[in-house]
Amino acid sequence: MRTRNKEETQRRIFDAAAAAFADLGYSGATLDRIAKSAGCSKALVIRYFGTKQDLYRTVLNSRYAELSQREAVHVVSEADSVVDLLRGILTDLFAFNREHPSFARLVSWENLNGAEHLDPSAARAARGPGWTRLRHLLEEAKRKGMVREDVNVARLVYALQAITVVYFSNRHTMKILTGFSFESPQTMRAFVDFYAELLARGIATAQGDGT
Amino acid sequence: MRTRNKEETQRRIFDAAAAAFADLGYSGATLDRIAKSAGCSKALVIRYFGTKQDLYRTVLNSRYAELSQREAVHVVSEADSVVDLLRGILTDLFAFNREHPSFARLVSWENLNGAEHLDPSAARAARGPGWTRLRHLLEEAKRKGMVREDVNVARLVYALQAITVVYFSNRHTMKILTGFSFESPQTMRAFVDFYAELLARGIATAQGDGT
DNA sequence: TACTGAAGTAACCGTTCGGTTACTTATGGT
DNA sequence: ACCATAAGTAACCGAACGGTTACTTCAGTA
Repeated sequence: MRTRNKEETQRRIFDAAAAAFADLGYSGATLDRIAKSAGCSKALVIRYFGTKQDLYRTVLNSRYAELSQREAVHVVSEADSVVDLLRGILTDLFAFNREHPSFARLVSWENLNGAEHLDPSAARAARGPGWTRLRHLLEEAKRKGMVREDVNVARLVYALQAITVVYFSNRHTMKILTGFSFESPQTMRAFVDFYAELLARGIATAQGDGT
Repeated sequence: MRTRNKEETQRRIFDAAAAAFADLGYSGATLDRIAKSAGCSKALVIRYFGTKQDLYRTVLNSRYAELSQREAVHVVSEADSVVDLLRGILTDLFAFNREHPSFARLVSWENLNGAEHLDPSAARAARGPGWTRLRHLLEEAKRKGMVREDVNVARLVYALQAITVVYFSNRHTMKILTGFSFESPQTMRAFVDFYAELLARGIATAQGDGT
């Protein structure tokens, strides 16, 4: 038995649970396996995190909370053009997914299960302050006649998320479909730059070019 | 008990299994449930299809075979502008997913499993004739200086697929994130139109506007 | 050093899982 | 009519599931 340390043990359990849920999904992961992987007994897992559903919810929403904190960086960073902000957001989304490979898998599992475990408020928080920054820049650009009127934040965020999500959770089928290699950092960076510019040009009016 | 009919019963079992696996995934679906849904005993399921894994593989391969037979989906023959072709492809992708709701779910599960059951040649066939049409239009537009040089078919197809895939397989999280409703056909059409135009503008040079 | 509260576990419970066995029942050829 | 064969099932099995209970072991402290 290890030296007794509640927080350390809880962290081990949490990490083991996150990995197991990401790997095997909710039904596939088992408390026995999580406990064994965390190096403790199953009873301890339940004592610290409640039922299996509670544990799953904790893992999921914690990851979303991390994501929202990450996006908050953009409050400080002062992108003063739409394309810069888009590239910044995309870069962060990609970086987060790269640092947390299990996140995209959790989201996939969650969607397959109807997102029944996802805490809406926690997930909504992932819109975060970066969105308000985007909204301001967007409306300012609209006022100047640089961005089309039918463009709104939600549609833009959908595109940003779609490009990111598919990159990390559909890479196997996408590799077959497009021939892309999704492994190298260069590919990732080229992706971000290309689609940031594509989106910026895509939402621009004839006068403004989005840059 | 129904009138005895082996093939009919096997078909019922297959359909029940396909639905169950699409709904609940491999671990989530159970033989008991499949048998009950098929209106027969669990022993019969196993007698006709072997183990649970055998049954899963049978369902999966059969579905992909269906898909490869429907490769004509992407044919958009008489579009003579990039934006029309993009809109046509998007429309077809959306229609296909709408007609086969379980397809996106199976693809999600395949990606979670590393696409180990996916037959690459069958999937690649889904590029189909629409892609060569897209490639021709794209290179023609490039020659006229209407489309940027760093744009290629794969990157465009990636965007098209991303917008579609996320719409059908990540709608729960996306609804929370963007507030969109993904149910109504109007929403779907607005999606298609908006992103077709966004992409067309996004890949255009300053001279050409993609239309 | 003896006590105490918290950290941690072994063993168990009822249920359900995938899979098997022994059995019953319908059908078609003679 | 009869019966061999195939269609189909009820009941069961060991294992594993999520979760509980009763118990042990450590660390701080008065």
